[in-house]
Amino acid sequence: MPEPVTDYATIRAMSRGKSDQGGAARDAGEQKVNLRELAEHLGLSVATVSLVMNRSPAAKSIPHHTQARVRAAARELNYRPNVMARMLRQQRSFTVGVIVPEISEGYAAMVLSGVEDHLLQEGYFYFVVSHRHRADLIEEYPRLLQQRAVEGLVLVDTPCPTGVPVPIVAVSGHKHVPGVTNISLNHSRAARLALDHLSGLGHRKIAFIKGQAFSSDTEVRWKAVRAAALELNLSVDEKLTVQLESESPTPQPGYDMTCKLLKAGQPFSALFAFNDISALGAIRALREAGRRIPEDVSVIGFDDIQSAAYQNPGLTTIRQPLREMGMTAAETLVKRINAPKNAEYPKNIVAEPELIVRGSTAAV
Amino acid sequence: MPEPVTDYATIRAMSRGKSDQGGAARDAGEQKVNLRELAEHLGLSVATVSLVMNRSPAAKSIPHHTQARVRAAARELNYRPNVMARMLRQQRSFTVGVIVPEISEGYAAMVLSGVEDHLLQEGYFYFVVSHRHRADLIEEYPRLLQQRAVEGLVLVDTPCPTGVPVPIVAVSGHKHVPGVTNISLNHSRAARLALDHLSGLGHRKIAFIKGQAFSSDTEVRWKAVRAAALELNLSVDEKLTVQLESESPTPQPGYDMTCKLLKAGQPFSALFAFNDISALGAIRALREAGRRIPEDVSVIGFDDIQSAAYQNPGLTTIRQPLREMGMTAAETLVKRINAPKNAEYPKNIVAEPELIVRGSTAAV
DNA sequence: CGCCATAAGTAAATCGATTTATCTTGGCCA
DNA sequence: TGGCCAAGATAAATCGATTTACTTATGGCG
Repeated sequence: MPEPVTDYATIRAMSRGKSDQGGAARDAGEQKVNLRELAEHLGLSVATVSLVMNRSPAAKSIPHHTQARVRAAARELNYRPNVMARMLRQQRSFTVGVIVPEISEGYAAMVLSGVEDHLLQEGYFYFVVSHRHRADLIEEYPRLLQQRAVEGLVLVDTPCPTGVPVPIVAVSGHKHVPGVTNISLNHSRAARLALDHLSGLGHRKIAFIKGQAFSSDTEVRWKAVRAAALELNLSVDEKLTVQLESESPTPQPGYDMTCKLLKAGQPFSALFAFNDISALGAIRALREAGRRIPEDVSVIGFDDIQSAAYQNPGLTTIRQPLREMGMTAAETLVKRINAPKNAEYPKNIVAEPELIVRGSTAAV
Repeated sequence: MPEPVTDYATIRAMSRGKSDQGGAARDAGEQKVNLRELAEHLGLSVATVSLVMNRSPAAKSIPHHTQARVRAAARELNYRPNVMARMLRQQRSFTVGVIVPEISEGYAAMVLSGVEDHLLQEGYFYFVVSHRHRADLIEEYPRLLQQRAVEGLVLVDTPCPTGVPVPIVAVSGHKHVPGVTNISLNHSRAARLALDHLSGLGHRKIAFIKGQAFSSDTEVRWKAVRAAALELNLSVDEKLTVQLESESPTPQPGYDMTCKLLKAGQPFSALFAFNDISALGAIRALREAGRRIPEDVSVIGFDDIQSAAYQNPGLTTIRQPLREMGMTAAETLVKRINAPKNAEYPKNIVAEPELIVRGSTAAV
């Protein structure tokens, strides 16, 4: 890669400021009022007030005019129920945990965005943790979150923990694990879309970049690619196949593997990358080797991350509906949380990919 | 923009799977054991066990051998204190809230990554919410988080709420608000770095893309740019200045404004964009107009988001140490949370930018 | 011997809301 | 007049840990 950041003197400069004085000016005026105080103010018991505030069915015997009085006072005194107390009593936290490999990477961030959308609507909040592929963290975080009383877990491209007593929804999970709902892409269709496209453009010699071994999509997708190639009568050449290795979330691994591919010397007119990030690395490697995109080599990526559309040329890719997958994950999780203990639940939900044709692919 | 995603039939396809049976197979064996049960098991009182487990100074009179017995039993029974109960009693949640404009955008995600790093180390978790520039959400989320008992707030490029009784740290905040620590970039230096670079390459006619009005960095940075230009004896031409308008987190606004710039017909040899995202849009617009980068026009961005390094050519930019800023935000917030109520606190912490030279700038 | 200090530990209040079982009052009917 | 019901509300238990203020032995010391 021509411009690794480390080639520059990247001083991690972070001058701690001159802390120009200080002073606690925060008070906000509105000091907390609790249920007891509100009840006293009203001359009622806490029980009554609580029933009214929660619109409990048991409050039906409380006359409308009293209810109105209670609500007015609550508004006036700015009463906010203490979540911690309510959680403790109800044994519910209205919180779920989300485990991702790395939050600053487009894939996870897109899914999170969908998850958030739905969860907040339903009155849930979520904790995010990123394990950065460290085995100990992958092991520890589910426990840690459980201790934090999360009512469910969303896993994004993360192996399933065992022995977690809350519902789990795994985005791009494939293993059938009891208690887990998998949300996965229709990889057969995805592979078919990509290879149909390349094959339709006349490409026969296609190189492949497989995903890292730790990525849960790698194996399934690779199988789908081979099946699709078979159907389309395309050969999958061992010598045109490389596998990502480093766990860096940058295009670097894609760059490295494409260099390796080029060094091998086997000719190819198209390249199908495991994801957009590695496709970017591949494009760079190809350019450095003097190949033009798409005139000499067509490149197709996977995921359709935001920056795919803004490359030069725009990156042709297989889009995963990540935001929607996140929303579905959240929706499914909330449903499962609120379902009776032994209810049935979906084991697998399939999302459909789309081919997004941009400028990085062209006819042979 | 040549390839807006909406030009394609983007079917939001998301087939809900055939829910292949279900069945609650989760049980995990390890049912919860609480303090009382643990104490009973040990033949001790809950008080004793609690003191031991918390390594409270009051436990100094409890002999080592008893302590060991308690801890062994806790491990054996897999005792986990109930956070909700502990929170309620201690009136502490060990949770902070993070408010960002949009989580799926590189800027916020980088900051979050730093925030997470430090917070988890300190035993805190965090809730994230993204307001997507909706005024009602900007207003509501701080309250919502407060109700969730967060002990502090990190704001990322988000206006400060008033009347929040917890410490706040604002990343790229500039207003002096009581109770708030701002973490901001040294914009003077940033502007100076960029203009020095361009000027050093011989550029005199420089176009500028200002940030959206809602971005908290816009004004400060623009002032810094003009000051630096003055020092360097560069003119800032009104006709070469445009301002981003749309709130889309894509390069689209940058593309649009660059088109406008080109239409105006005023010649320029370099362009300084408000951020990397808009720089990408600008590059595309310039290319479509037949200008080569960097031969005809040098482009410099701001932020150094991940994909900046992987553009073609690589994007020259002013790097903000976003991860570090996130870490500092978390560190400062935790310190403030644990400081005595009326303690002093830093009002402003300054981060230092760096010039990252890549291929998008060249001599005239 | 008497008294205090220390060791070892415990009882009970507390955090704030939820919720079930219970209580009082008045009205109505037989 | 007694009995019963409904309306209107409440007392008290509960969730599970923390923490202060106590209790009871035991040993040491003057």
